[in-house]
Amino acid sequence: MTSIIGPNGTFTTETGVTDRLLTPTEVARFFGVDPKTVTRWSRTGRIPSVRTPSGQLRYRESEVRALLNGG
Amino acid sequence: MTSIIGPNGTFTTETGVTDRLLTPTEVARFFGVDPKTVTRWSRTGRIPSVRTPSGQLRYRESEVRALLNGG
DNA sequence: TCGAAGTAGGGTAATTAGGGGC
DNA sequence: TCTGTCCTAATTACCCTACTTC
Repeated sequence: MTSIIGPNGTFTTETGVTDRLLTPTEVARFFGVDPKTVTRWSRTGRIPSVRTPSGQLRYRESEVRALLNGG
Repeated sequence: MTSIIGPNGTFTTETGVTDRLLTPTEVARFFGVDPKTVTRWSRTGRIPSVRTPSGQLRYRESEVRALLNGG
């Protein structure tokens, strides 16, 4: 998986689509669940996630949308 | 470790590998956090950084990529 | 030289991870 | 099995002002 860090810190994939990272709370609002549930989804592999150097979880907006659309 | 700062903000090592320097905002967007948080990571030693003569922080793209892939 | 944007500090409130129990 | 809630410690976001960069 190749990605490019853009001039503004954006995250660009091979397809040229600019992506951004969402917090657990933001993802929780999308699905109407508790942020803790989103965290559990990460541990069980139900949703892809990225960890900050300190260990907190972030989620790619494109993947969240894909799950919402019947991933 | 000897290195040369290029005209476009590039960073060239002895191995000839060009490494771009990223601003706190760019790194912040890449990890989905506040730029202030990236600055904090520098002080706590979670991410290697380079300081400009005036004291501002910059980060090597290769280091950021390494951290994103699990440090 | 001017204005807009970004950054470094500090201080405080909010969020998160993790475990445990329901 | 899955989820929401309670707890603590750690981490982060947002507020401000002054300085730097473009």
